[in-house]
Amino acid sequence: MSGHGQFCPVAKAMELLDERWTLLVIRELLAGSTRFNELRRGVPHMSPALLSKRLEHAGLVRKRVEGTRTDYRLTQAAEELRPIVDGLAAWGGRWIGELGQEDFDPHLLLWDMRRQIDLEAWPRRRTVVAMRFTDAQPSQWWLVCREGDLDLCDFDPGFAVAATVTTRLPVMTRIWRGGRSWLHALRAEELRIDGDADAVGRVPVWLGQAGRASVPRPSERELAARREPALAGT
Amino acid sequence: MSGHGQFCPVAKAMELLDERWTLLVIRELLAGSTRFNELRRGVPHMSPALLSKRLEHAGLVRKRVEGTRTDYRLTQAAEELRPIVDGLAAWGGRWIGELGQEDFDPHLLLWDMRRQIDLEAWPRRRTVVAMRFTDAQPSQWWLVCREGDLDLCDFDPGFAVAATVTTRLPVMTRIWRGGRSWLHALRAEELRIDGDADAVGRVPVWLGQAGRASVPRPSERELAARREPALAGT
DNA sequence: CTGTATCCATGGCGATACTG
DNA sequence: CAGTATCGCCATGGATACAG
Repeated sequence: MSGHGQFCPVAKAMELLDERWTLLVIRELLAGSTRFNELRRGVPHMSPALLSKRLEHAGLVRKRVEGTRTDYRLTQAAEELRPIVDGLAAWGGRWIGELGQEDFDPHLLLWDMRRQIDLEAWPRRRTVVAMRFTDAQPSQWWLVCREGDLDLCDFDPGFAVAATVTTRLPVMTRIWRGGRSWLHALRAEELRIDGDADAVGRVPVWLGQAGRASVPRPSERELAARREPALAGT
Repeated sequence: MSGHGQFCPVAKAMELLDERWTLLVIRELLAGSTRFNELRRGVPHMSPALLSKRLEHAGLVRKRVEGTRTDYRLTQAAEELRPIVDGLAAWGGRWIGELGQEDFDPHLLLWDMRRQIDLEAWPRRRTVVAMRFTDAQPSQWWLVCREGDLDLCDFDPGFAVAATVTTRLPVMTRIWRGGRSWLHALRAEELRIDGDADAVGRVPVWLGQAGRASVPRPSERELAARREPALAGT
């Protein structure tokens, strides 16, 4: 039997959602990706065959062929998973602090930054922020803001760079996830920002943190409680 | 690699939660079960070996040995999964209407009813409601309310029965899940209630529906939309 | 760009029996 | 009551190559 043999709605829901990768594909679609290769980029360790299979979930994803192109969109049912995915993100950010070496990936990090960075605070004129990782390849990245759009390059686009962030990939990843603040990292000299005097101070505001990073981490008190049973009668 | 190779908090959360059965065990613990065999009863198709393994998840479950007995409690981290489990229940009840033959189980149904039924509306004196399934074994069950406690028997406890519900197991299951109302089932003669005149009318109130059954089912309009992509720009 | 096809290894999990 | 122990399968999914 592949199911759980239960009428419980949680059981029925998980029969659809507990397969490996499924919820990550949904996360990508919720974030706005619609193309096959766009999805691959968001879930790079998933094989294309498997992605294709996951995209067949009728009732969750609807495929639409437009001439030579194809796009995938969430159905209403899957759209209503948004609060659950957000809840999982908040929970994961709060309680799964530890990242393994295999979780760090400059492509994914920059790709996610490009997608989520809010350009409101950026200057109107073209502005380039470079990022340099001392411990990852590719090590050089350029975020190019122009006319309300943010482009990402892994080659020098040739424009003047307003500021350069130099750090290790895990540091930048933790900052982006919200597990560490720009200020703390700067103070601890885990990170440097060089460039125009006025830009340097604004980089933390420009880049910010992931939208889902705003969940308070557990306090020391709570972290201790994690190792103990929850109090009864909550 | 067993993980997802991503720093995304959803990915990290799912590395813990997407294993088969895990969230159902958590659901049982959230519902108040603490004993190994109590958990087995709530997840009967899971092998004891696997249950034992799932109960080892440090950070989610805390084991406490008290002499010859053992009990399991959720940690604070797992307790904070409650809104997510509730959300999944609501989503599953709303969008996964169809149940397979293998999802029906009189033990699970009555066990869940005994656990969730609210005794507020019941009489103070001892009251017995019998349930008889025409298509499932065991077919006879007795719910015995006495002094604020509800007992469940699969043998005749010998007390006077106030009312007897006779129906097929899928009908009662759907009513309990909220996919069908008592009134509709009675009108369609999918279900009969016999017994004392005053008790008969109150049985639907006494038994009610599962606490998580209160999510409105999708309208016909919504069900149609499920088959179409969600509107853009929601 | 959007997938299919094929092969193969692995380990998760089911089934069953047994123990203190 | 509260688990271990053991065995073996087969489906899941990883890897790679290829195609319309």
